[in-house]
Amino acid sequence: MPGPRRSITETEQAIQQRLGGLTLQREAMAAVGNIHRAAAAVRNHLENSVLRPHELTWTSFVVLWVLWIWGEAETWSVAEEAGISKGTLTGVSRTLESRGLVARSPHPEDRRRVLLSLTPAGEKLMEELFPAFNAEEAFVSAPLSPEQCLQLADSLRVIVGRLEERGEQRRRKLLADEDLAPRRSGRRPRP
Amino acid sequence: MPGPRRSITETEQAIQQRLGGLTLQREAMAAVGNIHRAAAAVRNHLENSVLRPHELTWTSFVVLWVLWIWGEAETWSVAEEAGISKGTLTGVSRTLESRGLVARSPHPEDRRRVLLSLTPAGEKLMEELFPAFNAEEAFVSAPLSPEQCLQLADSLRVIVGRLEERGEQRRRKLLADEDLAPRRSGRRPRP
DNA sequence: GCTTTATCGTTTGGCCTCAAATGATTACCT
DNA sequence: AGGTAATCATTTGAGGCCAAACGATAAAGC
Repeated sequence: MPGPRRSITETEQAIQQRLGGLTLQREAMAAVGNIHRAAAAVRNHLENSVLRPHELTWTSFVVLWVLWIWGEAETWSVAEEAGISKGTLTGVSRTLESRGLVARSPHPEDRRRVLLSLTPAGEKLMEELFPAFNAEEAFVSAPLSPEQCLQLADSLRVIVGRLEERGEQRRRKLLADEDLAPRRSGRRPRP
Repeated sequence: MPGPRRSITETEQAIQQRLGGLTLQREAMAAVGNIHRAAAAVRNHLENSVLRPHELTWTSFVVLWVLWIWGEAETWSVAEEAGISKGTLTGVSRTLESRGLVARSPHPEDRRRVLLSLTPAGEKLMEELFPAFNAEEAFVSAPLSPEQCLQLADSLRVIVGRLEERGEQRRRKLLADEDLAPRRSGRRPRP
């Protein structure tokens, strides 16, 4: 019979043991590792509390959120802001449109582009949903003081900013002399 | 023509404006929002730098990592530790097994259970991969001092710990009188 | 004007993702 | 011992996810 699940503290101790011999950036490892643990835990909690009754996935909610914050916007920009690819956005916005939460309209000056916006139903949903969402954000961070939350947000913003500024350059440098095989998945050239 | 992508600072300013009228937990919102922005940015960077040449997805790497840290373990525990469902792990471990990185062996006392472990090739890969992975963890968090990294890891651990301890209880309370529709996706009962 | 060249959003293919159903096995109960 | 309940990994179905291919449109070059 399996024992209780391992706590995050036990996990960190096991990492220390396993890597005892290697000289590594332990602080960075702890920070980055916990970013992902926390992101997954928080996402899971929000999906299974406030989003589930509305049958919204995380990504759908984020897209609604972006449109709520920024107002009508091009798909290009919405995908960027939501942190998903434009291909993914095509599917998600189609789903939201079919549920009457998002409207799609052609760009007045460029027929290639498409503008997305919330419908009145979408606006109404966000006005109802966001306070509940924020209440859970407050729940998960309740043990931290407001100052600690801001400190946390600051440190994370520094990391995001660094990748915004130097990430691409760094990747180019790292992969400069790599001979990358084509991706396993993805569309194939026609024969 | 679309302008440059909006920075994380601009995004936070827009949120402030949009929510000017509402009374909300801004500190919690900033913290939680940035957790996800940072997680996505870091994951994207690592997938497209150290993982891509080895044709490993993020999830595959995390599973290898868990087996490397904990050694041979039951699928049950690996899924928990990797932060994925056991159904997902079935697929991922099958892929890793087909690439000769992971071995699957029956539990000596319970034929329902399965033990996973790294093959020698898997061990070798992790010994080569992990230093490179850690170097990128150091790269993304370079602007932060070691003390700030530990502070960051601490705050995130507090959030994960809170959800480990009180998350399920909270969700039960929130959904107590909700009449949840069955999930849209998922296996259907046989007719 | 006519031809590149660039840039839209969409489509495609192969994974990942979850929760519930399912079959195999084990534990419990009488 | 024999039946029921619990628990394991797997399967299933619908959707999310990305990058590259693609068709439609627009801009630039000539």
